[in-house]
Amino acid sequence: MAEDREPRFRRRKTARPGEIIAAALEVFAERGFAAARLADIAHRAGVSKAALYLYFPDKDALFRAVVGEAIAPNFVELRVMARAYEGPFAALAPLLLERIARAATTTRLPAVAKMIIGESRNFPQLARVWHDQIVSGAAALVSDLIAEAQARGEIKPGRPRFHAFSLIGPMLMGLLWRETFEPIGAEPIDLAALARQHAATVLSGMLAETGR
Amino acid sequence: MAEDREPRFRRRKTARPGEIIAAALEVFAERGFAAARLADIAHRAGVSKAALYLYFPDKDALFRAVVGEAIAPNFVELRVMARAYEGPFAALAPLLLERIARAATTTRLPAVAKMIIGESRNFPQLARVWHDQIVSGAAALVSDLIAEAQARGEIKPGRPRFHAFSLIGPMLMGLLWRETFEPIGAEPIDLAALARQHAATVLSGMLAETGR
Amino acid sequence: MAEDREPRFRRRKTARPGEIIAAALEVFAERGFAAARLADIAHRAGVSKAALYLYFPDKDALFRAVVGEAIAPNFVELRVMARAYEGPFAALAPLLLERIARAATTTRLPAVAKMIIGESRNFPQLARVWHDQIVSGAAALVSDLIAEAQARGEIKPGRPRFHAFSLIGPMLMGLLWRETFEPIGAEPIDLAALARQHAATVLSGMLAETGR
Amino acid sequence: MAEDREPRFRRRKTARPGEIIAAALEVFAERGFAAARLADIAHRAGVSKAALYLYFPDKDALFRAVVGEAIAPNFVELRVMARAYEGPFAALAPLLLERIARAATTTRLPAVAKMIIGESRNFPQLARVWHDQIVSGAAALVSDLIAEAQARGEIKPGRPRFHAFSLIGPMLMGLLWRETFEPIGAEPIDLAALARQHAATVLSGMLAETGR
DNA sequence: CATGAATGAGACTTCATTCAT
DNA sequence: GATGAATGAAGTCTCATTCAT
Repeated sequence: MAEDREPRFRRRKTARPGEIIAAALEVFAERGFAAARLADIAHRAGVSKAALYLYFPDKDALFRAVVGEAIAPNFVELRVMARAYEGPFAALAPLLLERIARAATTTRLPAVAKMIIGESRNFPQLARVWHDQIVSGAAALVSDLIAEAQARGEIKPGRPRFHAFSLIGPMLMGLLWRETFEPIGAEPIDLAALARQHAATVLSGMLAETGR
Repeated sequence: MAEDREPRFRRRKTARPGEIIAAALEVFAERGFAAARLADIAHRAGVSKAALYLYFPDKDALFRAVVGEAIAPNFVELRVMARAYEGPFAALAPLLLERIARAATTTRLPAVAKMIIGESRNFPQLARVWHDQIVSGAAALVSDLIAEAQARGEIKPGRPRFHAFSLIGPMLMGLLWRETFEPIGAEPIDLAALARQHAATVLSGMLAETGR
Repeated sequence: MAEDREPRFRRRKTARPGEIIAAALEVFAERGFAAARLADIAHRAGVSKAALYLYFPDKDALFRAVVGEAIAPNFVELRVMARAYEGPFAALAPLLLERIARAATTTRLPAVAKMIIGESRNFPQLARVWHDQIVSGAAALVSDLIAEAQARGEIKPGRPRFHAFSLIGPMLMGLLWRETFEPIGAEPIDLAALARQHAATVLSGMLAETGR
Repeated sequence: MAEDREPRFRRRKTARPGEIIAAALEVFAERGFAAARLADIAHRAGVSKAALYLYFPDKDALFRAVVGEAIAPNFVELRVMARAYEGPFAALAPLLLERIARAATTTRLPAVAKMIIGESRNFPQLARVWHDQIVSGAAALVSDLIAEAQARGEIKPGRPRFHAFSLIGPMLMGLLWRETFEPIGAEPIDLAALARQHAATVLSGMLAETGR
């Protein structure tokens, strides 16, 4: 998605928008939209402030580009993986959660999630894009997987959407915890371990077998 | 919160800080810290910009006051409720989740959660206060309840902290969903229903009895 | 000049304007007119800001009152002393300089001089009052004393006004030095000693007798 | 200082700081630090308020720059001149005083002196710089010249520092008089004439030969 | 293509001054 | 007479955005 600058002059200018987006992602993630300064972004990208305007008409557009470029790929990948899977839900769920845990560590997913949550009110159109293209897609994907598992008799009845929340919510919480409290010195969360334990819990329940 | 009509011209100073905090909560929740304008807060509180400075030394202090005043009470209440409870964890858990669902509807808890998540990087000291006084307290409370239930043999082994994430995470996700996507027209989430279904799921698991 | 409040209610209110002027003198002397805050003055005088307006219509008037009240008396006294003197100029001059040195130590004369110098451009009418009522009076007094001494043959020819500068200038310089540089730790000036040495110098000259 | 016409629109950045400092000197000299408005300075320099911040981080820094740039050169020149001089003190003194008189007419020295005096309390670090780099240097220079003359037997005993006050004080007084009272219509002082008469007076004394 | 320089608009904050009590 | 409370006006400073080069 960075292959959109025509290379008429053969420099490495092609990389510029990507570098700017990467820099902007960092700054927006650190400060939020309003508090982020274009000067910082330009400095971090190694270009002048004015150069930003060669690629993006204004700050809003840059923010939109950041959110779009930085995240969508993750979900595309997720979808492909999930759809390619053949096998019982009980085996897929741990894989899904572990994938989220890995994405949280290797990508800026947590930072972007924070940005979406924090700035959605100031960027309704952005929240809409996100909802329509990413979140509702992901939610629908998981819900569908669950509904299909229900149809196969693997999973108890219940609204698939809520089941999706039961499955994903703890990972989201872990990832926001990491983003919010670890920078101030709070004890870190081992997201991979959380993924493993939660997968077991959400599939089989917390209650001990005793009373059953 | 605003159930008083102005006597004539000036009001009694006692109510002012509360009115200002209420107005500030709304504006900060809508725009985030940096994008919030003191002029808006003042206007919404029915006072001049300068009047804000009679009660709070600067914008930071006002933000801190908002977070502190608006939320802590909820958690105090929660703790009292949980500690007073006598009975099996399987009965307490639904009560807890339902309480969170209710708080999410009747208070500004979701808005404040969003603010904390969005502004923590710019207000490390605020994040610290939140962590130390509210979040880690709440997390410890739930973890302790779970650990005690494990000691009684009611709950399976596993790290109590992760079990707490399994329990609470979906509610947090639902509450952020409401705050983030409902304003743009996404389908609403029935948090009370989510609380009920998730309580059942997290206690007994999603897997159908079949395969056991 | 402080006897202008009618004492209809017999409290010690009569002292108020004087207390305010004293407080204002300190604050104006420390900060200059523009940087002085009425809040500080009120606080130092032990009254509310609003109370200031019971005695002075605005900040300008208070400043004028400070300058008028605080200084004029010194000069009146000086004039009386000088005019009462009978004897040669060579004996009067040391007395005059020593009197200035003492006033610089026991009164806020240096501070007020600094204020006049610093704020005259912003208060032309004040500079005018000062010039007309105080400075030109004092200058004329000294000039006259010198002219009379010249008429008696005690002092060399030369413009009396310039002789007055030769006589007074070093004391002014010493007093401004004290006000300006001693607060930052510069070596202090012994004004009394300066007065003695300068009196001798200005009367008999710096040159050694050798070449005469 | 402004001998360049704008080429078309933007100017060459090199000249800007100097133009701004010149404008700031005027405004600070007229109003004092606190009462000076950045808007006035910007307007007088022919730039926007924001442009000021391209060259100086804040108002304080601009003030410091003004004081530093506007004055130090004068003293450097003075020192060179005095040190280069070979000859009796009785011949040097009139040259020194005349030089001060000329500087008072051709430079903004009096205005800056007024600023230093008026704002030293609010800018202790500025007063310190001034004292350490300019004033104490100049005072030491004159004191040293005097001490050397004393060693050669040209000048009477007495503390050189006080002799320096006797020498310089009247010129300072004249220069402050000009700055303070001439704007309001007081009779002007002829500083060159003052320099001449005072040189004679301070060297040979005011007393007529009669009584000796 | 790229940028240094510049700015208009607007934000936070301060403070002299007023007013109902 | 006195004040706590309030505010309008203004000032400093910031920053997204533009433009000539």
